Amino acid sequence: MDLPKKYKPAETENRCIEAWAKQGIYAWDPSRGRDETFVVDTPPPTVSGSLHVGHLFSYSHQDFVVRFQRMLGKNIFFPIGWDDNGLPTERRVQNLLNVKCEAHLPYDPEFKPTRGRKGNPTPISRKNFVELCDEVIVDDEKMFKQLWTRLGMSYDWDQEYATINEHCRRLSQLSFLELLEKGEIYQAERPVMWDVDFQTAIAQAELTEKELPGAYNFLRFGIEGEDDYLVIATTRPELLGACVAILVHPDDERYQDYVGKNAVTPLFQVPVPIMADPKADPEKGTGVVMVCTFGDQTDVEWQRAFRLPIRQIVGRNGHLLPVHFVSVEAAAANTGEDTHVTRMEDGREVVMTYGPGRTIPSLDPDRANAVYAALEGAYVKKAQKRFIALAEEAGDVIDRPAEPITHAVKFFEKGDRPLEFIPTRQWYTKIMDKKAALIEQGKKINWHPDYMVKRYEHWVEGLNQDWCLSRQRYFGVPIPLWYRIDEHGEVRHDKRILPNRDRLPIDPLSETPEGFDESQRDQPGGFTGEPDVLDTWATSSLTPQISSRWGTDPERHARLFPADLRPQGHDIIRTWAFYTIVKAYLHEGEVPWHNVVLSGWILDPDRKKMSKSQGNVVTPEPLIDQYGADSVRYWAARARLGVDTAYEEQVFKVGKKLVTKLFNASKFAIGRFSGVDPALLTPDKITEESDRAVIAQLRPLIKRATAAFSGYDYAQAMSLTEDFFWRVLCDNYLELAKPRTYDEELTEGRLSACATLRLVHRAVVRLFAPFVPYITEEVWSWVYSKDADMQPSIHKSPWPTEAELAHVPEPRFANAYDATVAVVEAVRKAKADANVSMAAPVESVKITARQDTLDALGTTLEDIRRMLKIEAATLHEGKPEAGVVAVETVVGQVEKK
RNA sequence: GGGCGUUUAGCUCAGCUGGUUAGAGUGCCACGUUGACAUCGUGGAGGUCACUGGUUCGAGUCCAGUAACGCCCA
Repeated sequence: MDLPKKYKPAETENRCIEAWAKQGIYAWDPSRGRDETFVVDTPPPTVSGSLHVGHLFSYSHQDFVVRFQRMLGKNIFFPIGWDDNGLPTERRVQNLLNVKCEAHLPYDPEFKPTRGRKGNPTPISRKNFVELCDEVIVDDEKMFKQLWTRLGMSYDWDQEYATINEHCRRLSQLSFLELLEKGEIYQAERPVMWDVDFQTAIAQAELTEKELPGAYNFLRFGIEGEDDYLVIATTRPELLGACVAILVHPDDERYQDYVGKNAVTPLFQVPVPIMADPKADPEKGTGVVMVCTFGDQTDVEWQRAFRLPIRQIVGRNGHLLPVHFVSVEAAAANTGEDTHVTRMEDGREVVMTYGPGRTIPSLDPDRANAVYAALEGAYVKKAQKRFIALAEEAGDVIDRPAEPITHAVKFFEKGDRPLEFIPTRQWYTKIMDKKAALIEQGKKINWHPDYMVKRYEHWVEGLNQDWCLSRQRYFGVPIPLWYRIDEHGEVRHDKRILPNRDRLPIDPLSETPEGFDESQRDQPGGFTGEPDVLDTWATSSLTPQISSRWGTDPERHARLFPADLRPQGHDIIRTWAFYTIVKAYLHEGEVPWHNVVLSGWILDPDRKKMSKSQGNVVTPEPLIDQYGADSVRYWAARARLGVDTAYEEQVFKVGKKLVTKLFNASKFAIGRFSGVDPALLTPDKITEESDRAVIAQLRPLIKRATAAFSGYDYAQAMSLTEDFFWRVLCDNYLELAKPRTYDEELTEGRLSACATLRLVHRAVVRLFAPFVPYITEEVWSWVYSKDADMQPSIHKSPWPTEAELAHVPEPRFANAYDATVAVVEAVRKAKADANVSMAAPVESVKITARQDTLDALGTTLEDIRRMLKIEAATLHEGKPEAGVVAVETVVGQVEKK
């Protein structure tokens, strides 16, 4: 057999990629039953995000498990998609093409963007913008597909999907309509977490907190009708105009006399009630807190609890809105027009007292309006500076110097500026009423590692709001409905027009509801389209159903849902895992999958998370170029599930070393037996004790690796295999068996060695196959691909079992292997101490050991002798001081160079 | 402040239900190329298993507490 001298990973990779695709070995077979099918629900990567080695890492983990299951004979359903829907794509288009979407602009069919153009972004219509998004993702997806293919991911590319494609839009809309019908989705107008740059609502899962410097400003509030004042501490003095109440702790003796009275805000002179509530922390600031609607989450809660008025002064862009201060009497007279009622999460109805007039009662409206004029239109941060300047100027407002502090400020995870709470109309999915049930669902799933279920449970327990579903964005799945417009031209949000389900997906902004004409759009008596799109998670949470084709192909859905496995990173338990569990529960009362495996993160060498913003990202392609895909996968396989791993390039080198060793050892092993007719190399020919001893070592390896892999512990499976390969096979057995394979005659000993080499090697290569699919496929193709009991591809061949070794008897002495290796090591040490080559001859070896060890050694001594070139080896009964043998070695006379 | 996780050789990490003298790789040192492999082989040095206390005949492993680091939530 003529085998290449050196291993060239790239050549093998290309050849395999082509062959695998041509033979369709990763294709799902729809004709096979559910019980023999292994269904995987992979989270589609965000294609517009930056690619880094972390991707290679966690996606490799899924592939290990899948390849193992495939070798167990399972019919694998392993789809992959691209998450292109949503903000990251919008942002990428904006940056790449320097455009911005302005929804009111008309569509320009001639518009052509230019890459990398400098200057102000070109405003374009929504339709043009979405078209650009659609174009950009095509390239991104191509790149990803190429990368996954090179990495050796065994996806079934026939199942490829993208979260913005027609099928996914249809399913997302179908899900929305079904849950709306079930009463699980509702619309409400109330304060919502709002990103002022993206100008969209966000959900709790997208929230992050940053520790930022701030300051307590101490402001004096007057007491109505008295010559007294209270000092409040606030980090957001610019919101004073929206102050609706003052709160103190009920047990705080300092302030008990004030409760029930009215305070008067400084500068604006607005009377506000002083109330008691245990949530007011006496330790914080002065123990007196002002409630502004809405500065933060507690303001939202207090507003609701005390039915306080809403005074919205922060606009959707984070700049202060125009408001008008009027006399207390005038304000009392016009409550009507500013008031409406909305339903909150807990089912209560709440009076919203703001409206077009935005009027606020003041004891001194002229002064209040003059002060506010200086703030109006400014971004909150700037308004804060101006306010403080005004307060300082006024003289009697600031009680004492500001006190710098560090506090947690809420941000949209993808945002750059702090969130605001803005009352807007949004769609919600009810989850607050299902916490207990959702925790139960989580417990029905096997989490690997199991402690990860705790993270899920804690997340669910900590939920404090329903899932805000709507986003004020462009590139997303449209919320599929319209509203009636009454004869006065008012949009009636309570009069919804739903599309027929067979029309989905629809875009209500460009399509007309049944029974209407396009000319009636936005006209009195006509209709208007819902302008919002769905949260991307509303689509991403459906990946199991997207692949199973829930709602469109019930038969297929029945055989693919729930899935067996969801692999993902532990950082997206609160998003991807959580929302997917929610949807499966809401639709079918089911769990979406039976197992979840959680990968850790890749950290940079300083143990920081790799991220683009930190500038510590390592790009994947050069690594594959340099080390080969198998080496990269080896690196991934070394990390256990759930454990974060520091990036260390050294490990790629180790992986490459393993691949090279696998190549060389395989070439050698196969070379030793390929001269013999394979029909002769049967288990019954394995007659030598050394050979049976190594097979006795292989049995527990197969057992343990299989058990580890079955429990999703691929890292353990590989480590065991690697250890056997290197230590047992290469370091010892190959050397021990080698002399016999060089017998000129086809002796029993040679036959036994050859049969053993074939049996052991054929098993070990398969044990490695899930991890290093290229080199193992290469080696497989040299001989085993033609074996009658195997398959042409190693990846479709059966996983090794102990049953394959059943026809080989156990060695006569259970300690034969250990005793043999003990002698070998001792003699090697003697050679090393004598500074001679391992191939140097040895004059004599005197082995002292207990009788049971000597019995075992008697059966392998000839192999040891030939392996180490020992002239005379003698066995003596005795008790070695340490270990199982004592060896006295006389190394032959060697001439010094 | 609460929860979860981590802490073992210079570095990166294994050590299953407690059981001889705690392992691997890497790095370091020495030696070695006439029958697979110098992108190599062989050998060596290198550890108070974070700390304190407890359970036990016996603890890296189990229990309690402490500390440092990381993540999540207030």
